[in-house]
Amino acid sequence: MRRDIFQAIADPTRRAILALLAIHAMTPNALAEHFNSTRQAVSKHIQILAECEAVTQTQNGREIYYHLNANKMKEVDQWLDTFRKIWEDRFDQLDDVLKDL
Amino acid sequence: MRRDIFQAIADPTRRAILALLAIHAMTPNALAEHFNSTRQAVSKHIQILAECEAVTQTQNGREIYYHLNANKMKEVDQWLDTFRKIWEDRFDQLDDVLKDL
DNA sequence: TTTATTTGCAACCGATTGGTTGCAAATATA
DNA sequence: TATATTTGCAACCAATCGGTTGCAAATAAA
Repeated sequence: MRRDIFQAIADPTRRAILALLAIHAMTPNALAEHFNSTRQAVSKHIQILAECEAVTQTQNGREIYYHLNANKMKEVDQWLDTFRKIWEDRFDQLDDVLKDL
Repeated sequence: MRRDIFQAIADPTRRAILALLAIHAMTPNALAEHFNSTRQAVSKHIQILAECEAVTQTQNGREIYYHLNANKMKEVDQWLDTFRKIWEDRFDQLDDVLKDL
């Protein structure tokens, strides 16, 4: 079961979980309240996010707080670099057009 | 069959196709030569990329050239904004630590 | 015209996905 | 101690995924 961040963010529920954890760390129960599916379904999503290190956990008694690992998101950011170069090139081409006006 | 860019980039073969098309437009046959799977498998990936508008096509006789739509990648870039703010905050915190040294 | 090339589409297949229910373990509360 | 809460894990299920082969249509080349 090879997990990577790209597979993790493919699911909209998991992206929503990451967005919620960006605000503050939460327990699985607290997270599950934001969705229509069962706690166990949400827990599965959390597990997938944990497997690819997109979230970390700290235990406090019987409660487990899940934290966003924002650094993992940088992997996606780095992957975008290839395409960012193209945006910039396109922008340069637009400059070429504009300077002749 | 709702397709979005996040589902499209979840597969490593599709990410490789996007990287190849970032260099220059290619036909399905030319793309397929870069992979171990069949042309039809690669064609299916192309179709998924086309459905979410990550690639566009131009026909030239019986050949179809697929082009990267780099603008679509910006959607991922925009999604990252939420987390980029956190990187910056962390960076600010690091600054706070460093200024006391 | 006949033959070869390029492509898309359909059918099929095993593995994975995202969901469910049920249950056991650990911790907190009455 | 007895009960309630929080959580993870396992089993199961229908749908989707990523791959295959086979085939037909369109275009190019002999």
